Amino acid sequence: MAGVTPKTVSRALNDAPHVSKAVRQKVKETAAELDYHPNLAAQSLIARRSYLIGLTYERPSPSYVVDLQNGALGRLEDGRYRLVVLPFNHVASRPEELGRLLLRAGLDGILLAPPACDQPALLDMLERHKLPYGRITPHSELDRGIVVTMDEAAAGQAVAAHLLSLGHRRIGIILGDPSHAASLGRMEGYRRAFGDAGAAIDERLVVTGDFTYDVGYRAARELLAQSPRPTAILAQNDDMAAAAIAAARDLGLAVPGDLSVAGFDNSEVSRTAWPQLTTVNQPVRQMAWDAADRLIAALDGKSDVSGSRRRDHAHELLVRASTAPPAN
Amino acid sequence: MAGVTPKTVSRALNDAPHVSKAVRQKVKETAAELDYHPNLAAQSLIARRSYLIGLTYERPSPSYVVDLQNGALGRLEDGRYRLVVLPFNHVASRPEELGRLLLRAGLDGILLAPPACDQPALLDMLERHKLPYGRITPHSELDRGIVVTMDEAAAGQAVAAHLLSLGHRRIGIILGDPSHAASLGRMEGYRRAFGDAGAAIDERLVVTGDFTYDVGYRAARELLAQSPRPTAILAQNDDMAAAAIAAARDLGLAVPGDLSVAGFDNSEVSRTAWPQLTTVNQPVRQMAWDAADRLIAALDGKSDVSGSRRRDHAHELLVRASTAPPAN
DNA sequence: CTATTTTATGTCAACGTTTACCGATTCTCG
DNA sequence: CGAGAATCGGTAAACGTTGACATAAAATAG
Repeated sequence: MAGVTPKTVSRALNDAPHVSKAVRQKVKETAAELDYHPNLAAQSLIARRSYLIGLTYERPSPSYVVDLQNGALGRLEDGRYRLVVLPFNHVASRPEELGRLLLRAGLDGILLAPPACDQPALLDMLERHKLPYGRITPHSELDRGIVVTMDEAAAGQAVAAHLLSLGHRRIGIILGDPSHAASLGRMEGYRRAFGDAGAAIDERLVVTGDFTYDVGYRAARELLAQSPRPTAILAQNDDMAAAAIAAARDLGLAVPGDLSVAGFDNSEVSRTAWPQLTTVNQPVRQMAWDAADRLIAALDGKSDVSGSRRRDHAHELLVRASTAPPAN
Repeated sequence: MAGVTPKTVSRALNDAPHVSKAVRQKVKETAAELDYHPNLAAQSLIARRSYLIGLTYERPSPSYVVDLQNGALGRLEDGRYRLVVLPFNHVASRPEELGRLLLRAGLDGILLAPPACDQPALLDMLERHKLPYGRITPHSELDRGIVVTMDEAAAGQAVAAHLLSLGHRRIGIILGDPSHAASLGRMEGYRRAFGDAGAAIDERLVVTGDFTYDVGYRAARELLAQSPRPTAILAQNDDMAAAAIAAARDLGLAVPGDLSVAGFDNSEVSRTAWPQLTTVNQPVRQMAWDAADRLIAALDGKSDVSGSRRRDHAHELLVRASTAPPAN
């Protein structure tokens, strides 16, 4: 920028006062021409901000991850903030390690998906270092930080009630990773639905998976090997439900004729599977958007304006082709 | 850090000389205790590095995106570099806009997935601003930047040859988004296979999709409405192949009995679909890892050591349950 | 046409680190 | 024990930007 001090350039580009129209115009033109952009490191240094938002999650299904990212990115679209992805496995066993990773990453704020959002040790650490965080569908300590939730129990109750209302009573349940709070909440909802229907959960028909297809397949095989065989399977996510369908098919069972299967999440698999899965829509995208929105509001000092810190999003039961009344 | 100059702290933590063992030890202990980390903005400012790597792609299937990310993240695991995700739609129509976005993001380097990796205008811009880039499976200008490829044509040839060898001749083809170079390369492979088999591609049986399930479904319906009906469908990715299966089913056609379907990518859908899809494995994770590896080597000034700039990864034909000889 | 305000431009310092350099202390060896 | 080398600690400057403040120029008022 010839003949102009950096200060003036700064003022011109930032639409600060005390710059003549002519100079501002010229500076902007020249900047555009040279594709000049102020050095972010220098801006960060002085503003004490990195304009980086982190997103942490733990090897869940691709569609969940992408929804999460796209939701957050949708809010960041103006380009002022950037999204850094920080997947991390086995948080439960080493929360401080994730904490150090996050602190070292130089973020302005962090979005925590399950199960990281439910690690008190991690939250302690973030608070100690004054790193703002948003929690997406946490299960415990709902008064800490920015919280965006869906009522997992209500959703679980809805899908279980659907199977019960069709007449199923011998219902196998494939749990997700027990360290994910969602797993507990959904199970809680199942229990309520059974209670409401005057039915009881047979603990022998409850097996633990980890939200993955492969483990879900083995769990389904285990359930279907029992006698009397369950007439329906409630899987805690769609990947495991798809696996249950595959297991049924490999045993020569028709879905939903011989076995009804319900999933959870309304992920892509639930639509590409055959028959299409009855599932529950979890508005992941919207929740991630909302969490990012409120995190940024907090970073910009507008948190008080936006009101309460917690926000609930509604679930939606999607009855599709994988569930029907039991055969007998 | 009481009683010690910042300089000494810096030296101690960076294992630089001129610090006594005692002081270094003490500094390190105190730093660990306070979870102190050097300010990244300040380090970036002086080092003229942000330690941020960008990853750009365009709304492809979730599993592709996640493989891409995980591949790159696998290489970044030491935590020195961080990954910023920058999805961008319709690059073809506005490459300079993406260029500006990338330049403004303050990255040290950028990984480009299709179709961004094939935009000469974008590459020009990045080179003009000396922003190093790695290209994952580009189709054109293979001598620019760091290039990681799979021979799409060879892979396309393999899957087409498979159908031809089963005896299919009326083969419908569902193309992907024509702006993705992969689409062209795969088609080229199909042509070669047809040529080798002494067969001809019937252009009326070639329809254009965009790699998405929904458009794939409509394309499949269009193909299956023709008479004589094709006995097989080659879809350029698994999502569209899954859609083709659904379309066949909705018309009462058995797969693979009445219609064989082959996909591309070995994505999650290809395994959760039923019947499981015959497809081609594209080692996305490894390619992303490799691209990140070589990009970082270049950033660290070690690019000459690693040798050639281009690298090919092998495809793998996965014959599963969705293909069989034609009925008649 | 001067006094006063408004507007435009420039200077200095600061953000937190690292590099380059310098002085002081301790060590080594003749 | 003294000369040189190695080690340790510190100071000044720089990275590129912006905020606080000062000064110069232009516009306005009296």
